[in-house]
Amino acid sequence: MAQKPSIPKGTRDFSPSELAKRNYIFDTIKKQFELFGFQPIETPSFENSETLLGKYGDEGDRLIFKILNSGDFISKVDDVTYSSKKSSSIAPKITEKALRYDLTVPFARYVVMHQNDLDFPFKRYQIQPVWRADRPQKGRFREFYQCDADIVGANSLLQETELVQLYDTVFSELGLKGTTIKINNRKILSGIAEVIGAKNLLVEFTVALDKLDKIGEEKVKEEMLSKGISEQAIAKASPLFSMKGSAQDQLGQLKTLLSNSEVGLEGLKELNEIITMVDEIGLKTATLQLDVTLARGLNYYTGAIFEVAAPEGVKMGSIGGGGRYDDLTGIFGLKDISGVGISFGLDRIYLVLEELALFPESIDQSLQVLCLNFGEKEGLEALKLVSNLRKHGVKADLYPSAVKVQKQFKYADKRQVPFVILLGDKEMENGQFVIKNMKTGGQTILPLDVDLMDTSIWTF
RNA sequence: GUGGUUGUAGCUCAGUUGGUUAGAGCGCUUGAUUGUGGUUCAAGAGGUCGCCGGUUCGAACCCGGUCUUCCACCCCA
Repeated sequence: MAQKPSIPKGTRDFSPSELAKRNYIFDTIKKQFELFGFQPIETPSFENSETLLGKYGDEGDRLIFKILNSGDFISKVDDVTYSSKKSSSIAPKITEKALRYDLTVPFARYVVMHQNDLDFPFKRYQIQPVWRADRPQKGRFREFYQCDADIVGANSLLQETELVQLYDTVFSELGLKGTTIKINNRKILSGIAEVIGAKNLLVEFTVALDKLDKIGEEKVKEEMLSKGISEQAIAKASPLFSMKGSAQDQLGQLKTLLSNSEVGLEGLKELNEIITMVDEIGLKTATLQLDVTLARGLNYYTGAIFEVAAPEGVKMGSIGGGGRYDDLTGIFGLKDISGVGISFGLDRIYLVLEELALFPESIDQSLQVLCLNFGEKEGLEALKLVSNLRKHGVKADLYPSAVKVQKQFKYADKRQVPFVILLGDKEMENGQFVIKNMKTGGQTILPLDVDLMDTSIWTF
């Protein structure tokens, strides 16, 4: 019995037209990555569980897709564990592999494994799908692409500056004007936690603070209280809730707040340097904005933190994010290697470009010339023409069978082919062919030996 | 993982307190038009009403479950 076909929740098929648009984004990003000196690598779609687990927090672990072992895996679970019926105890015994959750951790693993072959500083880019067992929503899928660029083995803040520039360049190239690159520094957040006496609750503090623009000051304070942060601590941190104005103003305010925190002041200094450098270089269409509430969930960040927001008016989660992580490779045994990187969320960028109608019009043009088929002899002659066009880099095709001309024209129309060539027996006798412009409806007769690359024959 | 929402023709959607044969627009096929598409006209094809079960004389409609969609949380690109 035929079953109704379906695909898993949170996954998608891509049509030729969708893929053309996706590839346009990929190509733009890739081009800039390479212009900025990054080299591509790829890693397997699945890793050993131990490589991934514990790197993204408890919440992250829950969202990792685990792969069931092969063979008779149940029989290898001891009776006590099995009868406990606890997924958390049984899972490690029946799954040893998991699907890639992001590109950063596999990259860290890659750097450690290949440390002797790499030339540091190593700049790599990676464009591959990742998988998360999340509940799908708008702009949230279970399978989606990340486009990452990271630099390892370079401590200079020039890297951060360059990455801001990279964001700006890519979004400008895509015609997406008015993006906001938010920047913060983990050390500032640590400093604040230290100053207010909530050093051991740093993660809780930042996670709550991160929600400020979404749920408001009151709710944030409530959440902090419920997480065990004292009233006095929250009161001390209160200048954060109303921090406004230019980057320099904010930096000034923070300087007062953090005057007793060494880490905090260091974070301020870093932030100031980056902002000054970006200022000096200038951005094309993006705005760099200091946002002290920007935290980001991943706790491996230690320095700068980035997040990119779509232009105002577009309802979409962040379309990119990144930051500096001083000790990511430390987990895998390689100390004192600093990394900094950014990520582009391909699928969300797609949705934003679609919403703002920013894809180039010609992107759907999969075929530039279609040659109609009038029979065996004529078809062969037409194929010669088509071959000649292809040789010159023109996307050309011959309709495969000599069906009714009307049907062939309809096909050309649907494929949005701008030019149609007619080569029937009449034309063959005279050594000519007819070329028709599908947009204007005009057509003209040309000799078969005309120079097809002479652009003047394509304008009528 | 929590709470809600959605599913009817290829697509977008109607469908009366549960009652004969489930509709529209667009699209598709064919013809008007044996060498001219995008316009027009005519005809036609296409649906286990997401799936499983229950209530009922009778279910697209009511109830339960399940899958899917979208949304708010959690978290995140």
